Formats: sequence, structure tokens, C-alpha cells
Amino acid sequence: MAKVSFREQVLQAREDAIVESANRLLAEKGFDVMTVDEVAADVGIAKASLYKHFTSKEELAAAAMIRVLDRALAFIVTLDTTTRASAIEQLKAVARWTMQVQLAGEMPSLPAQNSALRAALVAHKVYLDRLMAVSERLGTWIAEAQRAGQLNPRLPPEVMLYTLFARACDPVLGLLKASGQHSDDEIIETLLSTCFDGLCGPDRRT
Amino acid sequence: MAKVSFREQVLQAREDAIVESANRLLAEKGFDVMTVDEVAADVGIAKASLYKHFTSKEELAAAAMIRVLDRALAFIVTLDTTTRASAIEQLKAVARWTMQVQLAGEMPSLPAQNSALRAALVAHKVYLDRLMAVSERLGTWIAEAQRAGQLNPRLPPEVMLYTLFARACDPVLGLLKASGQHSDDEIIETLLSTCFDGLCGPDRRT
DNA sequence: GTCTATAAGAGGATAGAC
DNA sequence: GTCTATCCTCTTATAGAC
Repeated sequence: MAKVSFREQVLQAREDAIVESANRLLAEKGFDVMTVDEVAADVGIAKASLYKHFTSKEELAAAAMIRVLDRALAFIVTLDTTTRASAIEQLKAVARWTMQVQLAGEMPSLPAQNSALRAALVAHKVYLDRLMAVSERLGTWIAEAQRAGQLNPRLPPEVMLYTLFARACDPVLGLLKASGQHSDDEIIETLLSTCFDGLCGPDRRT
Repeated sequence: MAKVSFREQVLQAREDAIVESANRLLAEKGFDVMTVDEVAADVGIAKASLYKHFTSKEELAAAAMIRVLDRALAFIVTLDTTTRASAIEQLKAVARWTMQVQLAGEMPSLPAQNSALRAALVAHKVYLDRLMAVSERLGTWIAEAQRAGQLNPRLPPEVMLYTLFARACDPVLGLLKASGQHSDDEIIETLLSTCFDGLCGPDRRT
């Protein structure tokens, strides 16, 4: 019994290593350019071994997405239980977190255009489950912030949600990072400002 | 002389057809998923013929980008000469135009992560020339709007510029379109609002 | 410059030994 | 479940006739 459990732990650890490598490579090169060979080489195993864990490249990408969604959910739960900030502050904290993940090269931004990948994801029950879990959490805060007038009440809540997801892999962050003229903190605060206050900024009289 | 000119016109027309097809397919599937075979089939010519016009897939993508940059430049020039609106209104008009192009399925959004493509683009003189031409035009309006307090003076101008380019291929537009719950005009005005006024909206007291 | 045909190679996925 | 070796399809790019 204990022996089996140990063996399972080893397998789980290997699977985690695979997903972590895939996660990083997806963040770096994107789904279409990343190859399964690269992932296997990065982990240090044979490609055939990888295919014993994940039956396809799409399945591997889904696992990476689930991983980051789980991390997001854990962060959200921690926020919810440890802080007593307003809804808008919670949302900004989540946005800040996603940008930090992106700066760390750990945000697997999948191309929205690859239809084969999309088809695999919308049919993936676990992935959809995690995605909805995160969406519901954020949706609660969004509704609360709109009621409080902290978020524009005239915008549909889904626009808020989609925008937050989109900003989690906004290419602007990579461009600013590549320009090398700003610190990570400056980049994050700047993008937080453009996301929540817009290009016009918060100081207005109209 | 006239005969040669006519023949050149025919060649130019064919080249335009190739670039137009590539443009549409790039908007639909993205650079990595689009194949040269598809483009050739869409135009109705053999692949080898296409390679007589464009020496590589990257060159084809660059031509598509140059095409849309030229259209943008033409729109900007028209704006500049026919209207007497404020700088911020001009910038919003350009953003509105890019979203219309995106909704029409004519915005070739190239993946920021494909390094082979990036290398080809940064080495492409004509492409860089057009990109800088558009950037300079927008940069003038950005500086003017910042001086007038219409755009947040505390944000670096490059952030404004990068953000405008990024919103021209923002996946949020595709998500809202796919949800089918909004008209094209609603989508555009909503995204204009989130871009310039942020998720918090323009009505603030702070 | 356009075509048919094909080279050349990358990449996803699998067979079969251990 | 892990390995080596291989299959097979797809894709970029070119050769050579017309």
C-alpha cells in the first residue's frame, strides 16, 4: 500500500514536471510554435513517455491552463479569506497577480485563432470546470463593484470578465518589458492604470 | 510601352489578390496555422506561382501587414485633412476604425511569440517604414492630447501607442462577437470606452 | 510566370523491446 | 512506464517543362 502510494507520488511528480515545462514553453513560444519534442527534452524524458501521461498536444496545453487556473483560484481564495478590501481592490489585486505571472514567463497564452485547440478545450470538462470556477469568483466581485459604483455600471459584466482575462496575456506587457526602459513594478502599475482608468486617466471633470 | 504597362497591371492585380487572401486568412487563422497552400488555393493559382511573387511565408505576412498599415495611413491622412476635431477625437476615430477592420475579418493579427516571424519583420525595411509612419502620426496626436489633458499625462506616450496597436487586435472583440449578444456598433463603443475610460468608467469624483 | 511534380524536413503520434 | 526507432502526414520551398 505504502509502496504503491510512493510510486504514485513519483509519477505525479513527473507529471507536474511535464506540465511545468509545457507551461513555460507555452508562455514563451505559444501553442503553435511549441513542439512536444521540446517539452520532452526540457523535462529530460522521451517523447513516447510523455505521451503515456498526455494523449495529445492539446491535452498537454489543457493541463497547463488548468495549472494556472488552479493557481489563480488559490490566490483568489486567499484574498477572499485574508483581506477585507473592497471588491474593486480585490479585482485589481487579481489583475496585478496575473501580470506578475506573465512577467515571470509563466502565463501560457494560447492563440484564440487555432480552432483545433479551441475545439479540444471547449470539450475538456476539467478545464471548463476550472475556468467557470474562476469566472464565478470574479463575477461576484464585478457585480459588487458595479453596484458600489467602483466599476462602470453601464458596461456589461461579461465585458469586464473578458477584459480581465485578456489583460492577463496582453502583449503590451511584453513590449514594455522588451523596451527595457521600465521596472517590472512600473510596468504593472502602468498597465493596471490603463486597464481600470483607461488611457484618459482617472482625473476628469466631465 | 503600353503593352508592358498593361502586363504589369495584370501582375500587380494578381499580387493584390494574393495579399488580400493572405490578409483575410491571417485574420482568420493566424500566421502559424495558415498555410501557403491555402492562400494559393484561395487565390486560385499554383503554390509555385505564389512563390514567384513572395519568396517566403514571412514575406507574404509582411505584405499583408504593409497593406493594412497603408490603409491605416490613408485613413489617418483623410482624418487629418478633412476634420478639425481635437487630438483625442482623432485617436478615438482611429481606434474605432481598427475595430471595424477587425470585425470585418481583415486585421491580420500576427503572433507576438513567433520569433522567426519577428526576425523577418524587424529586418523588413518597407514594413518598418510603414510602421514608423503610422507611429509618428499617432505619436503627434498622443502628445497633443496629453498636453491638452485629454489623455493621462502621467502615462508614457509609448504605453499609449502600444496599447492602441494592441487593441487593434484585442481578442475581447472576438469573444463579444462570438457571444452573439451585441451588435457590432455596441461592441465597438463598449471597447472604445474600456480602452479610453477604463473598466471604472469616466464618471468619477476622486 | 504559370503549371505539375517532388524534394526536404519538421512534427505529432505510435510500435515494440525492456 | 520508459526507452529507441519509426511511421506518416503536413508544410515549406524548389525543379523543370511549357
